[in-house]
Amino acid sequence: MIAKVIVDIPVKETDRPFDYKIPLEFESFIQPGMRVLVPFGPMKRLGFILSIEKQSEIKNLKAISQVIDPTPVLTTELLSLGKWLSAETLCPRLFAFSAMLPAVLKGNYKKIVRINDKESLARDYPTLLDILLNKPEMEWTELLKKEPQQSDSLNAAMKKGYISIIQWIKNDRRTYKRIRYITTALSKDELMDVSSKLDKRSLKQKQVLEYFINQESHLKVEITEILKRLNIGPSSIKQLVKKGYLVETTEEVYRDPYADKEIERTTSLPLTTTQKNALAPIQESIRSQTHEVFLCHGVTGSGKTEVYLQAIEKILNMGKEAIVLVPEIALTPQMVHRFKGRFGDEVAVLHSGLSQGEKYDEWRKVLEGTVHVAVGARSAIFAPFKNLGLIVIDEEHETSYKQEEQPRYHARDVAIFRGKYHQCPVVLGSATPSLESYARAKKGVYHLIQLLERVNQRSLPEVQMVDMREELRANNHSMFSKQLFEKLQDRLEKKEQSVLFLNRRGYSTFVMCRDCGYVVQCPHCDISLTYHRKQGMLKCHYCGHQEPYPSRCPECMGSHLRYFGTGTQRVEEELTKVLPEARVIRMDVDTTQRKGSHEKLLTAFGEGKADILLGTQMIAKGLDFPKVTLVGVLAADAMLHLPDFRSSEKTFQLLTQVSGRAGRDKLPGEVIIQSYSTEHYSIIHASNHDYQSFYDQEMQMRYRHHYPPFYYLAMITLSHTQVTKVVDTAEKIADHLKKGLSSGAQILGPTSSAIPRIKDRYRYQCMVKYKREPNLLSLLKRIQEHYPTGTKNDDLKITIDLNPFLMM
DNA sequence: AGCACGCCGACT
DNA sequence: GTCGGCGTGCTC
Repeated sequence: MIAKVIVDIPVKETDRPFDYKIPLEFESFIQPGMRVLVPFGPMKRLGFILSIEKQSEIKNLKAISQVIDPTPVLTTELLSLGKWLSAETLCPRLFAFSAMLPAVLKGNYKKIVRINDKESLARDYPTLLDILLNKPEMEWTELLKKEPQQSDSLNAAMKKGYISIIQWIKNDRRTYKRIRYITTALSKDELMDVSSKLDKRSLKQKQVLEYFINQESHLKVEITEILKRLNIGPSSIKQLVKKGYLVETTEEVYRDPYADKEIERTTSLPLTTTQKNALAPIQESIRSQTHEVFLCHGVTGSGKTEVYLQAIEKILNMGKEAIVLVPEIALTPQMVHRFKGRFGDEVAVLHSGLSQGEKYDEWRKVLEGTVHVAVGARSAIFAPFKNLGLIVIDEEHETSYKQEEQPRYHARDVAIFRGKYHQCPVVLGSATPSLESYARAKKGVYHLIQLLERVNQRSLPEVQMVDMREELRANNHSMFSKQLFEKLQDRLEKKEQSVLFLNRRGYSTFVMCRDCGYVVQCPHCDISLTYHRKQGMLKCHYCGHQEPYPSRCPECMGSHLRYFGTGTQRVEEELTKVLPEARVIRMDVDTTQRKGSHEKLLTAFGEGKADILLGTQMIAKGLDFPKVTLVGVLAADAMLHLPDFRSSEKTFQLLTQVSGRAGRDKLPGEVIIQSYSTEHYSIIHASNHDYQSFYDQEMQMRYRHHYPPFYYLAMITLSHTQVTKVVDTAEKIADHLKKGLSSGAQILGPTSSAIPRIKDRYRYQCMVKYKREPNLLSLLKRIQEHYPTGTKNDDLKITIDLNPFLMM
């Protein structure tokens, strides 16, 4: 028997199956989708079994050395999904597989020193031996770094053969949480007998026996429980176990990140007529087991989630499974509670806040079939269910569903692949659907479902626009307009809460010299440095470079340096100046770095411990605070002028979403949008809650400029340390494209990227706009093969992104 | 990725 | 004349 194996080396040269003999002892249980250890050249590597065959074309096959998994970690479906994904996104198949699995299952390769001849080593290089014995699994390069004075001895010992370097694969980093229990086979009388025979000094042991005598029955007890109860160390129990009076057992458990949270169970809410009408076609698709994509356009507060929940309920009753995707930032405790509350232990939650072990356990619950619903961010789309009945993608327009590294996939495309495979519906939900999806729905490719009224007839908040140019003319130079300031004051008096939203992108705090206009740039990237007040440092957000805030301008040596832009920190400062009595919670990358701090801040705000919540993107989504009656957007047009054809769409989506945060409960909400471009259609339509008009106008723009959804895009980005090399290659590639594609395709560029240099590498890009190019994938693949790209710093790098979301 | 093979420069 | 640089090429 032969196995076709993809070997764990993520370069295109090895991105093909290799054949291996299956040793007799593995034949009975080996299956596709299992990971194996195989010899590859001089090394041993992990690999994924694609298939098992009778024979092979290749002679002199090597044999699989080890089978790692007792059961497959990739289902047949996921194996073929991996093949499709690597073909569609032009990435090695290994990357596709890795994206589907939790991080703990990835191979961990190390080179370590093995001692061959301990005696000689002890004689000739005793200090070296000491070090090696102390740190037996130390990585070889690490060892050289930490013990540079030993490098001579190391080399000499190596030459003499006392030691050698071997490759070490921690092929299984799976960790299991185990609970240790203590129990006893003895009866109470026997225990008392034992206790009386113990040495007088064994007080602690007697205590332990006492504890068991007083137990109701011979139940097993958690060891930590006993230690805590009796306030003793583990040694006395160990003694008793050793003597055979007590028995220790261990049991493997899932780590449950939500174990210590009490979540109240909920039941289905009665649906409004609109909700019922929305649910009906989805249920029909479920019932008839046909694949269909639904676009559920529901305004904020229209009760989309309840529709999802009841569709899932139906799935569970049929014994099937469901995946629910939510954007990472919307994966708030509030959202999780809703699903846990309805389905309890049926739900696995997968998001970046979990530890590696926790993620593995949640994933394992899916694989082992102990849960039937997976709620998670983008990568949860790969949840290894075998009997999928429904996939929901909430906030469908979110750009975080597109992965920006290999494999550059969009969760929506994967969802549709899986939906077709399982013949089940895919539901895309949004208050502000992406133009691509809405256009498809209008064409009838997707089934459009509308939920255009809020439940309980609550009205959408009133939105007021403020032209900041007029504020300037009225001599108001603060970042708060008169209207916003007055309303903030008003809420403060009424003891109601406000949310202030700052879109920091495009508005970071850069440092400029007021004498000569010099802006402090990163020495490695063509981008200005961002000022971090707390540390008094300037940092580059692309390469991590940092330097102290200069006292003089590096250009003209003038001393009039000043930081510009409106970071959240600056808003906070100004807020405390103008409204000193207001209690402010600031939420941005700086204040939410630590695990759990995100949740803590939100809980504090929810409990009314602050009057104003000030934050970036992350506060725009999914928050539901009844006492918030005012939402202020400080700079609505901040990202309108980014070099991205989706900037209007993003602005519209963000404004709509932020506005939805106001007036979630009985109190009516108000929204103030400050902007320098009040006449821009995305801002006007957002303030009128008018998706349709925005869609129509934006579609005209996309049509005129040949952008999606009228055209598809493919972006090729090259980078190299030398400009000439990049430009040359980019031009050659553009030529290839022009020759290989039809006249209907447009090739733009090569031009320098929006950020022309990152980490000392120059960046050029080519964009292809096309409608139908059946040859595009194979042409791009040939280009990829033709221009060797290495991983060393001075190698050329080519990235190909189909349907890019990041235009830089 | 990691290693061998292989073809050109400064040295015992 | 050799040791060693790292440029291609292969790994079932």
